[in-house]
Amino acid sequence: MRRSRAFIPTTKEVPSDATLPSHQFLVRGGFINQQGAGLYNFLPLGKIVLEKIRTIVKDELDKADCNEVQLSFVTPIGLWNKSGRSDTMGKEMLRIQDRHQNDFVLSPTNEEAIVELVKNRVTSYKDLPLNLYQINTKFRDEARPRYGLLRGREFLMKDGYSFHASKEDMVREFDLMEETYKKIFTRLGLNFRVVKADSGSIGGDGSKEFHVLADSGEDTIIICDSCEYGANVETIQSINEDEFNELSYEELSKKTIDEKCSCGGELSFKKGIEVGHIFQLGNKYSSALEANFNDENGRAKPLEMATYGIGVSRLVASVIEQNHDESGCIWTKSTAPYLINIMISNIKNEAQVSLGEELYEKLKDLNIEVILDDRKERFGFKMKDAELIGFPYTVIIGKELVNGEVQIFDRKTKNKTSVKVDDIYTKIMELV
RNA sequence: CGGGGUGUAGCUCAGUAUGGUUAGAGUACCUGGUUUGGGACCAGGGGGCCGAAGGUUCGAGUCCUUUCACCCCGACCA
Repeated sequence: MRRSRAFIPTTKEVPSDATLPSHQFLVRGGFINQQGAGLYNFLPLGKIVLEKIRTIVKDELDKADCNEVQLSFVTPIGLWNKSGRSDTMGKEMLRIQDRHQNDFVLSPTNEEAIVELVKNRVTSYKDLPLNLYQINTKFRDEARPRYGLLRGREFLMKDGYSFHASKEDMVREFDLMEETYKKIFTRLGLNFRVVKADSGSIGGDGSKEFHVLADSGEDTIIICDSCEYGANVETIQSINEDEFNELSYEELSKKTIDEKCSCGGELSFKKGIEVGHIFQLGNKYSSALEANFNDENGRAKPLEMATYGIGVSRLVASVIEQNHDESGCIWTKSTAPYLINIMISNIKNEAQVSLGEELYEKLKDLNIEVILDDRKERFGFKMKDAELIGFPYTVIIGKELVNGEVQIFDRKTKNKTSVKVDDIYTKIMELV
């Protein structure tokens, strides 16, 4: 992409209604803009990041034999009456009427719909196990949407559902999904923890949350410094939750818990953003909606189920909450909208232009995600812009070209490395 | 859903206590020129039903009523 042809409306001014770094930088960098309370448009850069995350999620799920589907976003109210959630979820479900005054709901989640889908289609133990998922828009009419993409009303979420002939097999799949989620968040380049969550009436290890560690996280979690143990403070009855909610991130990090972890390590508190949740459902919905299968003896049993969620649009903001500085976004390699930004320092300098164009064409041919900053702007303006947006690397073609050199600017470290013009390609190939 | 606050240029905001020329600034944008390694400078220019509706008045951004929207704190939640 040529920057001169791109729609990337960046601004120097901070939008008045944005309080978190991710919200401010995503708006200032031209990734998103607000359409209404909890409603966001994704502009070209935001859309690219969203799609990159979606692709990684899909790739890992498909490798684990999950089947992608797409359920209708608008659902008849009858679906929700059967499970009782039209009452229990209350006003969080946005209800609409069609021209015949029939009531509908914009899907906040899809347990009912997915059970209706497999009911009477999955009828034998031979059809099991089965794991279906979708990456689709959800709508939850939050009492108070806030924090930009972290708590919108309309958001992109991956929701998955697995069906099994036995609890043992459901637990096996649950564990597989935990491993799959770890692969996903690792590929995204995130520092995260898996924690025990409040599993409500199910109990046991029936519910686990995946938290991206970040100052602005809404949840307080306890983690061990030497093993993988983690828990949401909501699950620990001896902890005074209110006390920890008032502490800053730094104060919280220093505070350790009196008891040691069972592995002997130190336990400490961190703030986390919940980006994933896996939950053993059992037969709650399959019983309510009478979704049965026949076992080896020909007896009808309700399907054993588990459900799995990943907040895809929330992840866009989470990457920035965890990776930013005073200048703007610092995307991880796998989430960056473009990996290489080629900056022509002075567009009136023919030598700079021709080298920039040549490099741009060559990298495009190699399928490297590259953008060429060919705008008629000054050096400082383009640098600030590149830092705000957060391209991992910017190749600066500028005043050192007369000495046969260009610089490679590393967004994360802000270091500039001089490279001989002849060595640019090999150097870039080392980076990507 | 309780409490608080804000709606004026694309954006950030003055102006409203005490009604009175043609509604302002910065920034962004357009034109010309000078610049070209950290959001540069000079000159000129365009851009507004002052959130909406009703009312009071000779006259309303400003006063009254109604309404809508958005933000913050709390409760709730991926």
